[in-house]
Formats: sequence, C-alpha cells, structure tokens
Amino acid sequence: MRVTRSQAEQNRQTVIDVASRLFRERGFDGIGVKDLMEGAGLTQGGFYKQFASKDDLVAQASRRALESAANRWSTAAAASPKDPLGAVIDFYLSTGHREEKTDGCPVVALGSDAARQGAEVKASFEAGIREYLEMLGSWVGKAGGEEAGGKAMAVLSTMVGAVVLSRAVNDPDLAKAFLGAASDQVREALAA
Amino acid sequence: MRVTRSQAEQNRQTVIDVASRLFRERGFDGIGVKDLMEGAGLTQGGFYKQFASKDDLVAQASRRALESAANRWSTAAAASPKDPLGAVIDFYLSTGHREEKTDGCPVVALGSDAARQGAEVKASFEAGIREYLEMLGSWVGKAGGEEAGGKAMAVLSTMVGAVVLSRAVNDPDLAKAFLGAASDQVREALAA
DNA sequence: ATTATCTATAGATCTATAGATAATGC
DNA sequence: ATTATCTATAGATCTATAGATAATGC
Repeated sequence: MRVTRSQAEQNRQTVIDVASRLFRERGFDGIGVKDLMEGAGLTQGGFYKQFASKDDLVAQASRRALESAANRWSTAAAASPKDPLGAVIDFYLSTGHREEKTDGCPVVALGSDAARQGAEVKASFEAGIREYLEMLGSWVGKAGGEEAGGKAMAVLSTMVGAVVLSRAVNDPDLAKAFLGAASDQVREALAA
Repeated sequence: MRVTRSQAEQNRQTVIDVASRLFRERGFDGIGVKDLMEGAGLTQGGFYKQFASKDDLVAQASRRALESAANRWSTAAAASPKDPLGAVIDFYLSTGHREEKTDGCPVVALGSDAARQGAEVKASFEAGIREYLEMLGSWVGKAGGEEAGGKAMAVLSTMVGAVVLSRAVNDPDLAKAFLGAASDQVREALAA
C-alpha cells in the first residue's frame, strides 16, 4: 500500500493535474473528491493526507490550470516568432478551443465559478491572468507603458468574452460568429 | 394550506425570480431546491408540483435572468436617448456592476456554468444574448447589416470578458483597470 | 518506526417521491 | 372533489475523519 516518497509526491501532482482538467469540464461543484481521486487512480481516503480540504485543491488546481494555459500561449507564440500574437489569437478564437472545455482556457471554463470562490482561488486566477497580460503587453505595439497594459487588458477581455459567449449558445453559426467578430476587432484594435 | 390559482401561479413566479438571483449568486450547483423554495417562502415539498426537475428551473430561471438584464439595458438606454450605448457601457463596466453578482448580468455570473448545461439552458442564454445583440446592433453605427452585427458581437464579448476577469481577481486596482480598458476599447472601436 | 494509501463510516445535504392536510372551486 | 402546499422520508452523494494495512526508510 505504501509507496516511495517520490511516488507519493507524483501521486499528489497527478491529483492536481486531474483536478485541473475535471474542474474545467464539470465546474468546482460538479465533481467530488471521490471521483477526482479515482481519476488519479487512487481512493478517496488518501485525499485529506494530500490536501487540507477540497477548497485547497480547488486553489492548487486553478493555479495549475492557469500555468498550463500560459505555457500553451508561450508555445504557440514561439512557433510563430514573426507573429506571436496572431498565433495566439488564432488558436484561442478557434472552434477547436471552443469545443475543448477540459484543456481549454480556465478563465473561460471557470471564470464565473472563480468569482464565487475565496481569496486563494482568486489569487491563482490573478497570477495566471497577469501572465497572460504580460505576454499580451509585450506583443501589443512596442510601446510598453500604460497604454500597452490597457490594450492588453482590452484584448484579453474580448478574447475571454467571445469564447464564453460562444460556449453559452446552441447555434453553431452564432458561436462561430462571436469568435470571428472578436478576432476582427482584436486585430483592428492592434493595428490602430 | 391550499391557495388560490392566481396565488399559486404567483408563487411559481416568485420561485423563478428567487432562483434567477440565487443561481447568479451561488451558481447552479451552489444552491439546492430546499433553499430556493425557502427563499420564496415555501417548503421543498411543493417544488416538484411546480417544476419537472431542478434542471427545468435552471432553464426557466436563466431565461428570467436574461430577460431582466435586457430590460435593464433598455431602461438605461431610454434614460439617455442621446447616447443610449454610452449609458449601457457606463453601467455595465462600472465597479457597481462588478460587485453586484446577484442582480448583475447573468452571462457574467453564469456563463461558465451555462457552457456545462443542456440545450434548454443554453437556449435561454442564446435568446437573451440575441436580445443584447439586437440592441447593440441598433446603436453601433447606423449601418445595420453584417458589419453592425459583427461589431455588436465584438463589443458584447469585450464587455462580458472584462467583468468576468474583473471578478476573478483579488486586486481592486486590476479589477478596475479591466473595466476601464474595456470601456476605452469599446468606445474606440465604435468611433472607427 | 514511520507513513502512504486503503476500507469503512459519520453526518450533512441533495434530488425526488409519497402521502397528509386544508383550503379552493365547482 | 380537486389541488396547492406541507411534513416526512428514501436513496444517493458529498466532505471529512478514523483506524487498518502494508510497504518504505531509518
């Protein structure tokens, strides 16, 4: 039953990874400790030796989800050094990303839920959101400074909102139109 | 115990109203039938004579929440006939609206949750979102047509995203900056 | 000896149903 | 007689804890 220290730590990390995906898929209140542990190949009983509470896991899984999303932006950007922002916009505002709740952006998948959580969960979101903004700020114009920060926030708002709206409706054409309209506006705002 | 037919219908409407507010405050999974009924001054037992299931109430309460939000836009617009869009932007992107989860825009409060619901709930959201778009389309330029539709979608995306982001972070300055940046971008996009 | 994980369970809460109660509506 | 609402409850599920088990780490 007992495993090595490093295996135990790896198990803990697996629980966080699994939770970061299943929370995005079902919401923080949509999946319980038992199913999360089973998703990691463990049983419920070990949970409270690994985490202080479910809320604790919610905060850690949120941080993990945001980190992995920021990494994805970096990767997409690095693959298109000539137009990193364009590459990020293309994937973020794609129908693929719309369908991909489990691995997609956690701000879209859990933003409404995060607003109802405590300060620790919001701190996880805030840290990830600041990473997004830093990347966007470095791509938006070369100005740096206050104006780039504002533009980065506006661009992020448009992107997040478009995918949220696109997932909240049934009509696939309307869903797609939100993504297209956001893409147009973001590019237009950046050209200005 | 029994009440008149019209009182019974009014009770049903009260449950929907209460649910439309408490769902926004706590999420669809964050409040149960018992508390919803008590919020309407009734007991849990009557619930299933009024609604087919909790999901049924979720769909009806969502429709009600979106309708009331659209009415609020109309009212704000009517109060500023010279600049209806400006009036809507001002209130939507205010810190007051950020704090006001219970009565604020249901797309912000429940957009992430709606993405996980069935077609009926999404139909409620879609109907409300189309109302938003119709109003925005009529204010955005005088062009009408495809372009106004696209601009309306982009503007709505920016507004929804900004309030979602603003509620997901702890730092009040960052929260406020999202609202301000979105307001600037929306006005700029409309001037173009 | 320590401890990572397991089985088992307490106690609360959730959705949904059954049947009682008491007032309306015919 | 019908029916809107109530009390009571079934059965499932949720968070969290207790104590057993068996392998690691000293």
